[in-house]
Amino acid sequence: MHEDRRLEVLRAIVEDYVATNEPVGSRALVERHHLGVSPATIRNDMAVLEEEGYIAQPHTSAGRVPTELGYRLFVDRLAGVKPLSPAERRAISVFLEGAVDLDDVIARTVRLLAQVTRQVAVVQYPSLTRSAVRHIELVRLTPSRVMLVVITTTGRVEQRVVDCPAPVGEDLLADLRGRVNAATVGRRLTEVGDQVASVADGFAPDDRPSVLVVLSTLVESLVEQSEERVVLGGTANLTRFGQDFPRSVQPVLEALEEQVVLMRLLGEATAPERVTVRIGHENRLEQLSAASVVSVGYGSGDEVLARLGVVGPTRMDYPGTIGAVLAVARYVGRLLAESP
Amino acid sequence: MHEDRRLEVLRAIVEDYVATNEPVGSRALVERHHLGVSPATIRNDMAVLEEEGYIAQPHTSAGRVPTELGYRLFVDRLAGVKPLSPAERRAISVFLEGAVDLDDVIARTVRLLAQVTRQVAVVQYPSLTRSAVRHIELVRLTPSRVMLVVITTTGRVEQRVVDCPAPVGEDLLADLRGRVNAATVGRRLTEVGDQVASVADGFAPDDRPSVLVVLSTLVESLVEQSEERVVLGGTANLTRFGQDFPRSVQPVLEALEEQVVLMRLLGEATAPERVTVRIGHENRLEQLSAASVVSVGYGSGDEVLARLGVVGPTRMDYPGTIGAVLAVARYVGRLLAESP
DNA sequence: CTTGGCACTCGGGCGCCACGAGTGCCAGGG
DNA sequence: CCCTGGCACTCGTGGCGCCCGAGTGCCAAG
Repeated sequence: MHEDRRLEVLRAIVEDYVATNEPVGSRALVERHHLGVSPATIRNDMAVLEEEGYIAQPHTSAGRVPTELGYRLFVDRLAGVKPLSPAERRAISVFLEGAVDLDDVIARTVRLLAQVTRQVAVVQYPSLTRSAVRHIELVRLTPSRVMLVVITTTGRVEQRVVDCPAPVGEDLLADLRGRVNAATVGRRLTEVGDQVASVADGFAPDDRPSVLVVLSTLVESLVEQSEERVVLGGTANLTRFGQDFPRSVQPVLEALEEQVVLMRLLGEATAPERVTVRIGHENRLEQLSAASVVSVGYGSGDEVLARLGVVGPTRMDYPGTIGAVLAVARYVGRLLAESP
Repeated sequence: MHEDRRLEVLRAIVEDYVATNEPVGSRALVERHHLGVSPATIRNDMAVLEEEGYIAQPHTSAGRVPTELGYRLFVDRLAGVKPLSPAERRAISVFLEGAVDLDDVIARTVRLLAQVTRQVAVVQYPSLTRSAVRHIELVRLTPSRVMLVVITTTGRVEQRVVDCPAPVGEDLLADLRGRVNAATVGRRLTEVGDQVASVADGFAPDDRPSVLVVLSTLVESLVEQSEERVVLGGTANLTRFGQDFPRSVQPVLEALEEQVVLMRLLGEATAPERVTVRIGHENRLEQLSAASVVSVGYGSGDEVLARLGVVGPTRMDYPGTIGAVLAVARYVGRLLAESP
């Protein structure tokens, strides 16, 4: 069967086009890859590939360029995962090792990912809904003002200031602190809502209003804050692809600055180590129809806490990018599992 | 004197060039601004301005363009502060009002500033060195592991995990918590170092090692974390100026992604409400030699806590930008003064 | 000091042409 | 049945030469 050779031709076209950014012709192809046939034969194969929609020619007398369908076939059946070089691995560990807290881990990760892939990196904060309460602290700022600090098992710290209807004494606060912690520590944030509701029962009627305000703020902050945060880095790399984006890079950058867009971009959670690749129009957004997204979940152990990935032009080194994204995700996962 | 008219000509050149992005000639000048003289006269004035270094012509037969010196003179002597429109003011208050915590305030501010000025916005977190300790919390994670949480008067929360050489009991921790808070609450972070040193004296010799580790981590985190954080937004706006940056926007973006660069960019603290404008080579960085930075300090009351500003092409609407930066800084300052 | 006139300079846009890369098709050979 | 060399055709790209117009500097007159 010559099905095999046709796929080989497609692979060669993708690789050459990614490397050179120029339409690739039949002659160049036989020269650079040692397929043992003549240009004319390749031309026939190309004609078939074009008919099937995997490649296209920009102008009548130009070489071929992969279509989105072509890239899709390439990543599904032809591309492997290019492992990182030892130097890159070392760079990852050195760079991430120095992080002091969660914010720092995320900030370093996004810079690292951008640097290694030379593309735009996107990293989502570990999901609060999947993590558990490690400690809840109540601090009296003024007699009727209380600051609420929630510390999670993933090392994230959330804070809120609460205005109480009546002054709150230190004794009451200590009592409340004890009960709230007893009711919540070790529990997942998603289950905490129900647990907290009954805490108010144990208090004197006079204190109820204040207690209720604190508790409701607590629940609200746990629920609301589970709206995930996303950070972005390496946008400078976008400009390297100037002409890869037909309508300039501006709409792409604009889209990337929308938090909501970023969230959707990374996609739904999948099994760990399962890399998702979205090519061109596969991301629903018009502005990103010339871009591809490579993303993967990360977390400690089997649990996927959040996702990270990169955004680049459709014409992208998929094996290399997939390898880098995967490696960084593994490393961050390990780091989060051991540290805080 | 015709000194006056020459300045008027410079103003007109700057305004027209900012508006059109094209070298402005003598004829166009007399048409658009009603200077009551002929093009030939303007040409003479232009010749003088060119000799003095305020304007230049890109090619022999082209109109004039302001030089950095020209912009400098414009900003110093000709430009006022363009007040914002009521709609813009309303937008600012609505947008910032919804913030729930410090991170949120900063994130919203940077987006707002980018949107209003349509340029790249830079906002520095309120300086820790200038703020004071509101509360220090110690949480036992495991028998020998303690989490340290510092809450400052500016609403910032810093956290560290400490590994102690020996198990730490709840009693010891409570004792330590009390003493540390007594020694630090209300004091500026910069003075705290000395105060903390003597806290260890009050403990039993057996406990000393653990106490010392906690205290040293505390001091370290207070000192180290006073290295300020800076956030960036609106980079999409950079691409609007494509040809304003000779060597493409890439080096500019790269420079802006360096935290250290950003820090220096905003410059030293100045009196409140005092806007700093750095034009082209006035920022020391080669990569930003085609950019201007407009920045100002913000804070509560007379105290300047940090700075914010925007980065754009030298060819920039200075009065409008200065107005916007100032307005946002005032608003954020007020917000920080009342809220946490 | 201002003004109109005038000669001069150049950069940018347009049309033209030739080159060359690349293709599709076809007829012949293994 | 598939591969191959040959050949005619297409078209995008780059170089060249040309002209036009905007803008200037200078000068002599008001």
